[in-house]
Amino acid sequence: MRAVNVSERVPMLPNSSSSMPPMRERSEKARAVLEGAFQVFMAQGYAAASMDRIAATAGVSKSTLYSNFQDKEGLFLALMQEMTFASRQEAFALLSQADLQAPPQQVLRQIAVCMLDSFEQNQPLLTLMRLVIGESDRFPEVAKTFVTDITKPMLDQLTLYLSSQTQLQLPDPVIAARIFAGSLVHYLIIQKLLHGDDVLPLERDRMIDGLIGMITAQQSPAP
Amino acid sequence: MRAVNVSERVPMLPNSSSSMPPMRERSEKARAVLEGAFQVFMAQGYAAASMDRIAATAGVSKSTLYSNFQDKEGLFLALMQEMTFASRQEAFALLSQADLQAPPQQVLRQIAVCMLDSFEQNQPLLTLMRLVIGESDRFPEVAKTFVTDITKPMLDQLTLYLSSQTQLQLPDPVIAARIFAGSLVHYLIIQKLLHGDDVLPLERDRMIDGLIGMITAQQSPAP
DNA sequence: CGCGAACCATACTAAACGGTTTAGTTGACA
DNA sequence: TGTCAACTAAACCGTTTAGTATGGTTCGCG
Repeated sequence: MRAVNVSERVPMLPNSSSSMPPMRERSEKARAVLEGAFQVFMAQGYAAASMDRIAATAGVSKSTLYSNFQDKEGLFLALMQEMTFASRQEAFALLSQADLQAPPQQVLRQIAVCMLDSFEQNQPLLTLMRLVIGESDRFPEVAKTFVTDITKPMLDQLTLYLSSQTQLQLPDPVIAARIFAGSLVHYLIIQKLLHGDDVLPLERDRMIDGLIGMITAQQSPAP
Repeated sequence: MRAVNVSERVPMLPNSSSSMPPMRERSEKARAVLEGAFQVFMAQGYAAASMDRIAATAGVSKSTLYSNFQDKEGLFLALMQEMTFASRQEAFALLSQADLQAPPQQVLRQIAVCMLDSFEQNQPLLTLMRLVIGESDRFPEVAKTFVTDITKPMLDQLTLYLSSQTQLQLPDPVIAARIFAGSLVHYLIIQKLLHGDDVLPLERDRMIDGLIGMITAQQSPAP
């Protein structure tokens, strides 16, 4: 361990809930390694990525790489933990950005737009999803962490909000939340990950409108 | 090419629409190679799979492998084409197995059960989906083929049926089909691919019931 | 019988892989 | 000034990779 100056960079948040992941108290080099690992792993996948390329991309020697992480698998796991944790706040901020006093149609639209923006603009999140799915067989813990830290909080928030809107008369808010999030995520997978925009074009606003219309149409017989 | 006896195995369907994929007119060895490639690629992914292991699994020499396929990428593309084509009929048979005269709730339940069964029992289809998503960056054509040959036909059929059920008064059947299929596929991804059954348990019947209830509740004010 | 095609096992090449080791450099601290 | 930990580039190890080459065996067909 290098002696670390107190003035270097204080995390300022002690870990959100002081749980498992040893977050930002990594050495400067270790963070550089993770940055390089991010680029290479995301672009090439786990098996195709080489430690040499990661070291080169990180601007770091291979020795440093192995002094900060046990091996290739350890580096990959650390990166995935880091990325999943970094994306947690986006999942948690879904409702906090919406004006909850507005009518449900408006709130749901804000949430949907926020979700699609998180995935569309933030390419890392989309790439992370592809990697998590693609490697879910060899790294089941990574997949579970993703579900626990990102999918579940998102669904829980949605369920909570939908439950609170009693005038929607949703018979099963848990399922409604699944339908809402699932339809949007599936839309993203088809259009963005699988390049379906060419063969199955579908404008984002039409998807959002239709989805909200279906969820809010549970009780209203249409005037 | 080996001289092939007419009595060997006739495809019996000349290619469904005589399109691109050169189907079953492969030599016996080539089919063995594809079978081995299927096992190894599905278990290890593209980069981690080795041609030696594929040859061994297929019970075939490496020479045979390279005499039937140009290189690793060519073998992978051929396999993906073959698998996607083989899964087409499952996607096309969605409506043909349902009793279209029954009330929509019943038909939609049959379709949903049929879909989930296709993916749950038929592990290959689920594995194919993971592979297609995982390699969608390095093999975009594979992803596009998947969408064109599996996703699009499925959605088209659903849209057609939903449009025909005018009493459902769906404002946008295209979107309704997306919601229906998307919710189910997302359910499969979370529960089966990402091993979410532990952390986010959700029984399949509850999902189906809720989904059908939401789609068929467009106009009925509940008695 | 003999031709030729398809197959087999084996061994090879050149390169890349994960991981280790070596020798040498830097900079903070006592 | 001397020490020590962290770093560097580079070589190295044994293994594995994709792909090719060789030589021998089987088998249908004329």
